[in-house]
Amino acid sequence: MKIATYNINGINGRLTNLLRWLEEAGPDVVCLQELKCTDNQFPEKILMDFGYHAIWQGQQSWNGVAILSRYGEIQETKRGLDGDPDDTHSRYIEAFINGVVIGCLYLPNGNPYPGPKFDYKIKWLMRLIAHSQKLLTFGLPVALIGDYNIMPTALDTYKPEKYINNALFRPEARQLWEELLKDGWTDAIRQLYPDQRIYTFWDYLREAYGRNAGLRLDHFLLNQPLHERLVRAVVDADVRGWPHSSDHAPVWIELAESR
DNA sequence: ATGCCTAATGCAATTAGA
Repeated sequence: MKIATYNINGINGRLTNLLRWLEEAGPDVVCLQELKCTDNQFPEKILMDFGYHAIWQGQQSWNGVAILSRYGEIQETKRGLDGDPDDTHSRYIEAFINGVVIGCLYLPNGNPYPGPKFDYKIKWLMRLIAHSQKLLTFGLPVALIGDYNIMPTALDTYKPEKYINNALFRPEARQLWEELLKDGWTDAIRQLYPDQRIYTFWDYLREAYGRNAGLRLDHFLLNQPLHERLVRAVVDADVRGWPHSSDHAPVWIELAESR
């Protein structure tokens, strides 16, 4: 089972890239973030023609998350996180697919720090943790996948000193990430590559991709039953070099089928 | 401190991204 995450940065503006990558990579499940489209604008038909069922939570101009699946109709289990009835951002959608609970998330960026956006990020992360603890009690395989907008350690950025006061690298966010790991979640990429510099995002500015001035922001957190099935983890970094690419690259993991 | 780039909105310039 091949599960991917891809911050597409505008699904309609980059549909050609998305379809090309879907054909070349052939993932079974895809978590998408930053759709930047309303529910009506989501390209459901085209994706169906390419063999993918979809569920999505759109929003005008910003945010927006979706899950694509080649396993047929998708059983949605949740949309949005509990804990803030005034939260209007489309950032979380969850489904039960092929025996796995898959949460697709787009964590708030949180810049500038300090400020209300950073406070929103931290609160959102605490709401995610509360929900993740509930998921752990079910005894099912669970993956929390998406753009976390967190660099967990100095290994996850080309220049840590530049990011000291950046919301992506602030201790407040990284400590909450550590709390997730303490609860029993495994960072799939770091599990397989503990010492390597691996990036999933390269800024559009100053030829960041050409200089490999990247950040690791897109993560797979796996609970114990799923962690045992982890076979591979790959960043399709070349996709970031395609014309009109998103500033993120697709990332995917391969899971052994359950016995 | 700002621009460098890109998208959406909407048709100029702003907001947001990370």
